[in-house]
This record gives sequence, C-alpha cells and structure tokens, in this order.
Amino acid sequence: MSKVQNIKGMRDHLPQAMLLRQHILTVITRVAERYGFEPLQTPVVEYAEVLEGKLGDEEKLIYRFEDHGGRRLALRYDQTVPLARVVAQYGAAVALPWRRYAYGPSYRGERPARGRYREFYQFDVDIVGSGSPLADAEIVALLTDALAELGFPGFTTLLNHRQVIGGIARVSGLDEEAAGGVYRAIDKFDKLGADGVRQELLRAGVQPAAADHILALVQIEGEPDAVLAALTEQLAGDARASAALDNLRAIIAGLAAMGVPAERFRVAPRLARGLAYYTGMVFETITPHWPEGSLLGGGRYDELIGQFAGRPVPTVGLAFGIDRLHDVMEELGLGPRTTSTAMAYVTIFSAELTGASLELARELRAGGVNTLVSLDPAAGLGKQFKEADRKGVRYALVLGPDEVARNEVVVKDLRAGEQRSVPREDVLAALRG
RNA sequence: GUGCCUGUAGCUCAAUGGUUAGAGCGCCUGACUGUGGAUCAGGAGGUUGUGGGUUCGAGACCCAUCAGGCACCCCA
Repeated sequence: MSKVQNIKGMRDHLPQAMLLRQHILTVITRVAERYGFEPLQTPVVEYAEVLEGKLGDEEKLIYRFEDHGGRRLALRYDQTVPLARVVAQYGAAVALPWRRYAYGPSYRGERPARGRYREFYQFDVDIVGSGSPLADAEIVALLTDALAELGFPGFTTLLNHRQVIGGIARVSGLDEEAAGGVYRAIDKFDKLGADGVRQELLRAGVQPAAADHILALVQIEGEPDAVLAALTEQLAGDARASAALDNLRAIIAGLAAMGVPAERFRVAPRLARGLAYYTGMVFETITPHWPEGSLLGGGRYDELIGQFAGRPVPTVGLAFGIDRLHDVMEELGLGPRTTSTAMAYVTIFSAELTGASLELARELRAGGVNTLVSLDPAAGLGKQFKEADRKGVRYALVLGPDEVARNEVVVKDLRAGEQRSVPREDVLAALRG
C-alpha cells in the first residue's frame, strides 16, 4: 500500500489534542501519587500464553503474532494481566500491599467506534495484596478526586458485587451455567428498559417467573443503605450474596469516612461488567454526557494474580480510559484550551540584532519561561507577530535598535492587544506577573 | 465479527449522468509607518479515498478495497 495513512482504529494525536491528553495525565498522576501510588511500566508485548486463559470470551480480540524466532507473542490487552505477571515474577521484591499506577497503550482487535479504538490508552491504579474493603473504597475515592479535579460535572460511580449478581441468579433458580446470559441481559437495563431486558432473559432460556423476580431485584434503587437493606432481605437465603452485601456495606462506610460525597456513588445491582476475572466489588463511572458507555471501570479480582503467583493475592483496581476522558472533555469544552507550550515569542528585529534576541530568549528560558524565538530575521515584525498569534503564544517581545539603546524590551500582550516598554532586567517579572 | 450510512481543497460543505468541479473559512503575497486580529486587492491549493467496471460521457451509477460514523456484539 502506497497510501499515506494510519492503521484503522489507531490514532495520531496532534499537538492540540496532546496538550489536553497531557493535562489529563498530569492531573490523574498527581492524584494517584497523593494517595501514595507508585509508577510501573511494562512492555507492550507479552508472550501470548501470559494473556491467554484470563479473559474469557474476549480472548478473540487479542492481537497475536510471531516474532523472528517463531515465538508466540501478543500485544497487551490491558495493564492488569501484565501487573499480575510482574507481581508473580518479582516475588518479595515488591512489598505488599503495593499501590501501583501505570499509563500506556493497550490493544484490542475490535470494530472502532466513537470513544473506542484498537489502540487505546489507559491509566491504571491497583492495590495489590489487600482484601480490605478500605482498599476498595480507596480506589473509588481516588477516581472521584481525579474526575472532580478534571472538572467533570455530574459523574456517578455505580457499585455492585459479583456475588450479588450471582446471588440474584441463584435465588431465581438459575445455575452458574445459565448465569452468563443473565448478566449480559441485566447489564443492558439502562439501554433496553425493563421490558427489553425481560425479553432478553426469556430468550436466554429463563422461566418467566424467574425473569420477573430478577427484574424486580435488579430495579431496586435509592440510597445505598436502603438498596443494601432491600437486597439483604431478598437474598437472605444465599450465603455468598449475604457476605457480598456485608462487604459492600463496609466499602460504603469507608467511602463516607474518606469524604467521598454521597451523590458521587450508588449501589446498582444491575451493573454486571464483562471481564471474566472480577471476583468481588465491581464498579463503573458514568456521566449523563456520555450515554453510550462508561468513563472508566474496575473492580476486585482476587484470583487473577494467583494464577501466576501460585498463592492468593487479593487485588482491586481500575482503569481510566484516557481516550474517552479526552473525547468527553473535548465535547464539553473542559480543560485548558492551550495550543502552545510557549508563553513568550521573541522576535528578531534584523539580522544584526539576532544575537541580542537569542540572548534574551536564553535568559527567559533560564528563568523558567517557555520561549519561542523567531527563525527568520528577514521577516517583518508583522509576520513574526502573526506567527506568535497563530501559535497561541500570549506575549511577543521586541528588541529593536531603540530598545537596545535604552536597555529596554517591548512586551506585547497579544491577547489584550496592549504593549509596554519595560527595563531589560524586569522582563522576567513582567511575564510572570 | 454482522448490518446500515458516509468519503469532493487544510476545515465545513455545494455541483440534474453532460464544458475547464465551486463557495465560505483558513493559508500565502501586498496595501501598512518598527506591530498579529479588522478592512481592501491579488494568489496558491483537487488524479472527487483507492482500484476496477457500466456509459458517447462518471464526483454522481455498479463491484471491490481502504477509512470514518451509527446500530448490534462487547468494552476503557
């Protein structure tokens, strides 16, 4: 193919997009480190068998290939399985509990759509080696802080537990085998409504009475305590579900104690989530501004790492979908509208004064001011101002013969359209002020 | 992976199967004094996503392919 083109479902991020993405990354990193999380980076490529057998149905989406030596390799599907590999591989070198964050691309061979790509970036935070409900709560508290700091309006985290869903299926007379289709049907509640889900359930082979029972349970809404109380009553006969509800109660108590506002989370028995490795609490964060999917999701997976390590390592974590956060923020006009990394543009008045301008630029940079300098001494000031303006730089500086003679610099605020002459030694202060 | 829709200038879009495919915005040059935006005058920019086919004639119709969007599926 001679065509100049990028791969389907994989995007180039031009400077304006990158500046917003970096802002998102900076905010989330700051929040994660505020909670004491530590960075980890792993390769994009893993041995195929590392990824296989952990993802259930989704395994067909893994990109696989052979290297020059005939080894079966795969592009990572997420950053959770690589984390499990690392924990198993380095043993006591990582002290548990371990709070880890990781940022990078993952790959899934899906049909691309809005907010969904074949190469996509996730920011993962996980707490490895703790089964405490405080760990679950901390993950949710962290994401709430991060989204609030990014300026997201009206987001809510829906909480559920794998064994609550399991209990609903069991109490309705279904075996674990039939439960898969039930989960998928339940998960579509917001999209299909009660009648639609009922039809799906019947299609999955659920008896009408059982379907009605499931629907009744799944539709329980209200304050977390009230929802939990109602579910406790309905699922009293199921020991695992009862334990799960106690677990959710402890997590919610933790959230309150950590200062997470009550309007930021709800208990939603209809939340299912697809990834096969979740074992405990599951959650996803939604916003009315992104109706077709979640901003991020996660949960507790107590057995995945054990598959590698040979010992139980309870873990809870989440993945921020950076591409989605970016798309939503762009649509809502959130975040900085920066188009340049530079704050100042130093013009060059003439070939003879090139040295003076470069010297000024060097001083500004030494003083911590991001500075762009003209590359064309032959260009008129008008053209240079235009370049500065187009780049979105706020200040243009002029150092002509008059300024040199008076040891001054003209500082022009391109946004305000005003300019003034300041003594050379005050330029840094003028730009910072 | 399945179905539907779309692809024309850097961007947003025009053009009944019929001359040399147009407009707005943007871009470049100049009017402009040592100065961006505003105004005016010029200018550049297209193998109509790509490859086949039908036709006297295709941007338009057909097939394939690539890319994007929507609905499934699933998910970040």
